[in-house]
Amino acid sequence: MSTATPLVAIVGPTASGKSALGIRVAEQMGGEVLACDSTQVYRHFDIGTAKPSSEEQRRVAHHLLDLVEPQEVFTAGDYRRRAIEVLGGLRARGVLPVFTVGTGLYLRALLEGLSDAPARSEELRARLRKQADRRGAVYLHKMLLRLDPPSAVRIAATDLPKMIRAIEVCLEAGRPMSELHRQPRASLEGFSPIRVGLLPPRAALYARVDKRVEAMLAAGWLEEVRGLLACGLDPAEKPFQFIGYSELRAHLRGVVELSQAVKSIQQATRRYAKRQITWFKREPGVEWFAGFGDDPDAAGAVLRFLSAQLEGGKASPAGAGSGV
RNA sequence: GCCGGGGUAGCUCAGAGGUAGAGCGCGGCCCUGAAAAGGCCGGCGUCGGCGGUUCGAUUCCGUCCCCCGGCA
Repeated sequence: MSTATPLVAIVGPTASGKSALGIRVAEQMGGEVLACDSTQVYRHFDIGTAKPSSEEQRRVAHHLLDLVEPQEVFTAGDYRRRAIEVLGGLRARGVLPVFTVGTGLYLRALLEGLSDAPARSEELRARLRKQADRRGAVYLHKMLLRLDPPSAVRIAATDLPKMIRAIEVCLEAGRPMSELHRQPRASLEGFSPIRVGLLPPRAALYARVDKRVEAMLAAGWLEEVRGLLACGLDPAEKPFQFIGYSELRAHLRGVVELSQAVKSIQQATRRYAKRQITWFKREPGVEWFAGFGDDPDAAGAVLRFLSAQLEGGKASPAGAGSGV
């Protein structure tokens, strides 16, 4: 009812050209870029996470990059809080927020909100993991079946992380997770999202993925990994599990040939892209474009679409809901 | 040319006289605080070609083609 500020979210699989498009949109429409990517929030992990270059960041202001150190845990809830903070600042300055979204969960957490569920408990998780090791994952599934039957039905007995989270919520909250999830969530207020999606043809996307992995290596990715390890960073830290970092670490340990590591990275990236596509297909209200974000035709089409949307929003404040 | 080994899914290969399987790949899907994580589902095939034996052959026999070793 009150005037909602528009917000642009560009979704799409890795290597589809979201960053380039985000910059272009921001430049032409008076915006700034907000990364929505679970890996780019980590400092020092730059090349492998395809973080926008410093040159790109000079062209347009970027937010929500480099938020935490590699030792820190960062969650969807953290993302939501940080993003809302940034959005407040942009709104005050009349700047259009342009999200480049690789991590669908983070976008959903921001726009739709999260349940009022307890945060992680590292101690409890450690204990549950130990029990799973000792007695098998099925043991946890039986526990979940007692605590929260509906969740136990939905979560496979082989899906350890989800079982652990569900048990954690039940125990910490003293109520079944499925019950908490039924409560209404606090969606983002004061903003009306416009979602555009990039969906290049699969074969072209995969070719781009393969090429980009090689380009990252040419840009010094291996040296980046070597440097991080030389700093004394524990190889067990989470960012070392990101695609590529684990494979390159294996290569540096002498376990695999570089060429083999590259193939593994390319394949893992392809699988990741596929999962992203599946997730984004489910995202409501996305206007899809078939090309890459750095392709002039696709970018032009997106820009035309966006200006029509923004104009429409201005022209009809009473709006008729404009078919969200 | 001869002697061996082999030609089965996109790849690596298992199998058996009743019409085919595994891993990987690939595809589809799920997801409410570590999501670049984790999980679920799917065989996608002239069993090298052609003949023969048989109720029935991809499996047995013959022949041809191709690949890999060795000897020439």
